[in-house]
Amino acid sequence: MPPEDQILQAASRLFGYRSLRPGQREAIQSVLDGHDTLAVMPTAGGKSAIYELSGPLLSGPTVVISPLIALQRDQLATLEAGGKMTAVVLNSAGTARERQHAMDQLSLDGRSPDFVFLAPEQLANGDVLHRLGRLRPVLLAVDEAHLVSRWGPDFRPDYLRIGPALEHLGHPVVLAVTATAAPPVRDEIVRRLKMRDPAVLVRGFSRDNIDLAVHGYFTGESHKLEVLRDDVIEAVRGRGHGIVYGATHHRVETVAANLSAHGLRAAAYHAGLPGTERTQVEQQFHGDELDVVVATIAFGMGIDKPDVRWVFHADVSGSLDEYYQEFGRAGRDGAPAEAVLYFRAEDLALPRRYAATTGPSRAALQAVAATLASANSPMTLNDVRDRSGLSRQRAEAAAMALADAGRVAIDAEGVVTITGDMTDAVTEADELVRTRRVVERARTETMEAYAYEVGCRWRFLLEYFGEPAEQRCGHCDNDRRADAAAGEAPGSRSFARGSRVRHPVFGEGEVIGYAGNRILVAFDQAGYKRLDLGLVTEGDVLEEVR
DNA sequence: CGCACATAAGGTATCTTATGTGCGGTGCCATACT
Repeated sequence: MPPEDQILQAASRLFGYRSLRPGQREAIQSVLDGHDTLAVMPTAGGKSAIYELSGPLLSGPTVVISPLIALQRDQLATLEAGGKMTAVVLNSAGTARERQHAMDQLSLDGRSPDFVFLAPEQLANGDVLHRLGRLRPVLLAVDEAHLVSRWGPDFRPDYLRIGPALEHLGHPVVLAVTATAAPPVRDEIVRRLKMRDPAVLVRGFSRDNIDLAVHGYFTGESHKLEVLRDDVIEAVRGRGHGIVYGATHHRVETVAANLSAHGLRAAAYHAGLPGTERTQVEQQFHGDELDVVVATIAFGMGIDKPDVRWVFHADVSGSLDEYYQEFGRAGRDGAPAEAVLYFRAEDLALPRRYAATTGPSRAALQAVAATLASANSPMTLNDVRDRSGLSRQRAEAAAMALADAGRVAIDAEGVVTITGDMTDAVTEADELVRTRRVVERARTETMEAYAYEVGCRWRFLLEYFGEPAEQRCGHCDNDRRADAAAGEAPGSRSFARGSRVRHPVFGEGEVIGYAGNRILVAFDQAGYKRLDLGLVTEGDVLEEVR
């Protein structure tokens, strides 16, 4: 039997899948051939199917690193629904008894679970690591693998433990899957996960049903929010429900309240809310009981509603990768959808600040280096944390940075050994951290460049992700503007940029430009206004002033 | 990084300009309490 049929048969037998998408099939084949594999698949969906099938076909247990307990639960439920596979989740969510039961499952003689789901933090537990090692997993799957690069260097340093843990697990095949990763991020995933001669499979980033636009002519913050509010109301009435992304808790609360006050079913969502409330919002959104969720980046992973019709960004994302992932939650059903960025240059301050402070501070590096140097023998990360007086997060991030600089080694059990010259270790590590900050800053500039892009936005995006693109997509604001300018009937757009116009209500002003089907005018008295081009020209509302 | 806000200074307006301070996103886990 050809291996491809073998894959399909397993898919059908184990999970009831009728068919596989090409990307899934290739990735599974790559893993079965024994290659470490990085699968970057924005559109295919069913990324989890790749490891769900690969593990059983390799005839052994699979360890899955998954960032959120909620995701682990979902994946467990999917597997158990099939009825053919056994799976265990290992996290801090349940009772001590439940956890003990899960641990016992790992050690049952001859009856290993097919899948073990855990967050990277679990790898810091020696007992867990030991039992995982005894499982002799055939596959280590890292879900949402871009987080290795995104969260590893500071927010969740345990993401950097995955690579060192491999040896302990007996070097299973490594499979990393993610929906977004620009080429530099791919390289970092490969390096951090110690992937050997990896197969990197990248599937199409293009989403033909999503229309892109940037609105960027605002007199100030409040003006931007007014325009956004009006657009949301129009979008809800005309097209359906959507998501507004905002940069801060406060922003999200304000916008949600404003939309509610205008009669929409709107809810705020961010990590500062109680868990019960967050769950409720998720359920209401999925149950079509909300028109709009106004959220920070906390709203994302695991949100898989197919008929989100639009995603509006009240603030810029930290990078184009993040922006792509966020707006990509629109139109998963393939029906027309819309992604609009409401851009003010000032909004870049926040991502820039995050970029400028990412990674451990020099003081933290100093504290950890001093702690290590003062000990006569290797010490564990826990000892480092306690003796340096730093938080677990800071102590670990600093230790990992010293390891990046090649001055210490951290093994799977968290034992830190000095391996290099410590005299300039802090300076060297700090230098690497600073380099990283420069890279992070450059990532914010990709977002900025997208906002200011005057050519085809999809082409810009696709080229950023290293994918060949058509010159024009025909479904972004810039292409539409170019089409309108080239093919317009005489008189349908009679106002050149910079020309003076008069409006019966707003008075005289200057034409700034066009965005989508709107004309943007800076009125001398009334300020910036965006007017519907159709209405303005058909009704002769605007007239040119000579 | 840069905005919003508070306070201080300058010099006599009850008000502008300068300077200082706080603040802002993601989630594991363990531990100590009701």
